[in-house]
Amino acid sequence: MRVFPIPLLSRVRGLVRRAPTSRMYAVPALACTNSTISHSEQSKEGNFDVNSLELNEVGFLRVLTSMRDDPYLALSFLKRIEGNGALPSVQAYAAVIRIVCSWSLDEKLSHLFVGLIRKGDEGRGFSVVDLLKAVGEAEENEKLCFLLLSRVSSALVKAYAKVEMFEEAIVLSGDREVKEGDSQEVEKFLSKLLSSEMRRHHGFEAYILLRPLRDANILVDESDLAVAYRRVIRGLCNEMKLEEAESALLDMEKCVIDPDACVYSAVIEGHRKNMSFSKALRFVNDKVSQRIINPVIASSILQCCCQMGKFSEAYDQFIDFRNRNITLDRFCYNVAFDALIKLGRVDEAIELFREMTREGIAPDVVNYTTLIGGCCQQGRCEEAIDLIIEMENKGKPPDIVAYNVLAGGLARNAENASDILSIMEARGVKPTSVTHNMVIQGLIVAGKIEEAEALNQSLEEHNKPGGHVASIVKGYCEAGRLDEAFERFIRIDFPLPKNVYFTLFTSLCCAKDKHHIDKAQKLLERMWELGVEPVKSMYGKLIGAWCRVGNVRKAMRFLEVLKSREIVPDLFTYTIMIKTCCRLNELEQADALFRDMKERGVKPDVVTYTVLAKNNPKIDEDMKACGVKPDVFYYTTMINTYYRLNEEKKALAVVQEMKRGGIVPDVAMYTALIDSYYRLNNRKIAYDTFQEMKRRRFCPDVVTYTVLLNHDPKLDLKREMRAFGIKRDVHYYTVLIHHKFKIGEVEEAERIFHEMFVSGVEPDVVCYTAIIAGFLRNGYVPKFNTKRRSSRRRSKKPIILGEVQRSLLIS
DNA sequence: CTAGGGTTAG
Repeated sequence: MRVFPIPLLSRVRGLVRRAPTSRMYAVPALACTNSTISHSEQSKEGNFDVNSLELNEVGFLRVLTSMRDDPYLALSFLKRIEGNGALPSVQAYAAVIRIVCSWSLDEKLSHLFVGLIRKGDEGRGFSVVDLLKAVGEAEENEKLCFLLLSRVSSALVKAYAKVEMFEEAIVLSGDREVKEGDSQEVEKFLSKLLSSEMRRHHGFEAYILLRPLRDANILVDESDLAVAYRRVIRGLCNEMKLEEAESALLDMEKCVIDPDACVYSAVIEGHRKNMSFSKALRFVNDKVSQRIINPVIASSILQCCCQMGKFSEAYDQFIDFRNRNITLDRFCYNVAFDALIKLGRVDEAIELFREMTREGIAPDVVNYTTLIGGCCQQGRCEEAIDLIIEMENKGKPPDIVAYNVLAGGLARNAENASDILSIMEARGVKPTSVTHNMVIQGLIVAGKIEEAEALNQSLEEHNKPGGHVASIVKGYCEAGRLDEAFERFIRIDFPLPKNVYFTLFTSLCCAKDKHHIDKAQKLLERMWELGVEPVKSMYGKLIGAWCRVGNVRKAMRFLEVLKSREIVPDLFTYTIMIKTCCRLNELEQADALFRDMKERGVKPDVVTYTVLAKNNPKIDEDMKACGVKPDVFYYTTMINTYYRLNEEKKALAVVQEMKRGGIVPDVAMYTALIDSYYRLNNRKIAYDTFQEMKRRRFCPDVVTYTVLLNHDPKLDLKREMRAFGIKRDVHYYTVLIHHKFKIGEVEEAERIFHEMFVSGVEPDVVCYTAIIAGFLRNGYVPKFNTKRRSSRRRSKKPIILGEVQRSLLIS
């Protein structure tokens, strides 16, 4: 039996309500107190009072500390205080935990945590993380602290797991023994931790728990830790917290636990779903050993390629997998056929499909459907129908999707699709509105307007009115018949689904002609009339479209309309407006917009400042004052601007500032610097900079070489460009042609012009101007074969020549 | 409904 210093104990005696429950570890001094004090009596006595407990915190902790040799006593003491309904402080719990821990009473510790977890943050008045921190803080020795926290974490893991079990036990009405196994508990705990409702709260705890566990090798065995990590990583991936997932993966590797294929594929798929395809592929390159690649990972890789639009790379990759005898399943094959189809190589797609079958992989309905779509796309409708028949024969009856693809495909190829509809009915697959939509849209694309309208009419009687107008409009858009799409659309006096507006609107905004943009605006106004709230991005798109065609006045007028409707344009919209004003040298206008956006609470970001810095490097002060951080793009502009203004010193100061800020230059920055040095006649420095960028493993791009060629045409960079795989573009050719004319090599200039043509690079106004000027300079009268280009482009030609003539007159 | 920024040419 222990003796307590009486003065300290008297401070807490009022907290005790009941006699001790544990006979073995009874506390005499506490046991003899009155166990039936009511709340009012306590208050009268002044003994029980939460405030007085707070005041007595120090003493209270000293009592606990004095119990450090008797963990059971400390526990029952704590329990009694809790039993009273008081809220012991986080420090009090931490003190008890340290005592229990130092006696290695893991079970007791877990039990204590179970109680704490059930109370919840509210009931406790502090979070579990706070508690862990408090436990750790008291131990100054780092190593001991780690061990302590490891043990505590381990107990906490078990406690969480037990709480889970408890809930489950209730659900199962107790008729089944809950199996007690650590690994299951841990797994359950972690999966719960990472489940969405708890994630905000416990995601961090998962880390606090996992790290010390790993470092002290506390978890019962490797497989538990592996399971825990896999859970964490997969959970994080599901929540799209990929950076955290990757850092957990690094941790895992440090523990020398091999992540399995599931972990890798979770990360890859996470990136892919996030549309970060190149990140996904880089991850594969950096982390995933080739031998671990399974069909799941392989199909993710292939799909990433396809989603990036790199179909031929996807197919090559597939072939590579196959050559390396990596197991491929029907998902992988499906992506591969699809890639071939997108490349228009339908024959090869069909061959691959047959190969898959020979390999013993039975095609599923999806595989067939992909191929049917491919056949239809190439106008090979009979083969598509043959595939449907094959499906039936092979006992894989086509589903609604397969039929829809076929029906839509037939309609698109001006084949009779209505037969398919009746075949579907006969096979017991009822056409849905999706089927009708696909057929109607297909008919429009095929130019069968009347037929589409007739089908729509006949369906309208059964369905809601105008049900398929959306497909008609989309069909027109797809066929590039924007005016007809608009005419058909504007007749409709009831709201359509938003995506129809969006499709038409986007097509109209992307068009070259101004009258299409006018129509896009009318469409927006029509939405307002019909009470359909446009998606916010549409406003910015429209303004962007007006800016693109250089009609700032229209853009400004629309901005006024928005103002009258109390719609605040967003950051993008303002930035694009300001950029256009700057481009057209309407600097006051740009400034007015800049002030307006600030007044209306739209905070400019580094992009906005970059746009402004092109004309006004002084904006820098304002940017810094607003706390906006510069980046490489911004610095490139600044440096360029200063060099243009012949303020070399200021430009160099910016370079210094950038270095201090730890901003790493990139290719464009180096290129800008090289160009600037040449302009200032620092030829040596310019060339040295070029060498330096290569030394630092920045691969020069076509712009860099254009700059070099422009300033130093004697440099022979052909081989280097080829080695880097850099393709010449219009700018590069223009400079090259210009140079050849200049040194009188007219034939060479012509040869290069021809080369440009055959390599599919389109000359533009500047290029033509250089050529015409070159010919004139060398005493030739230029002759152009206007028949050379395809009929579709012919309409553009007079415009270009007109502009060339104009610019020649100017120069 | 990923819309906006930097470097190059006559």
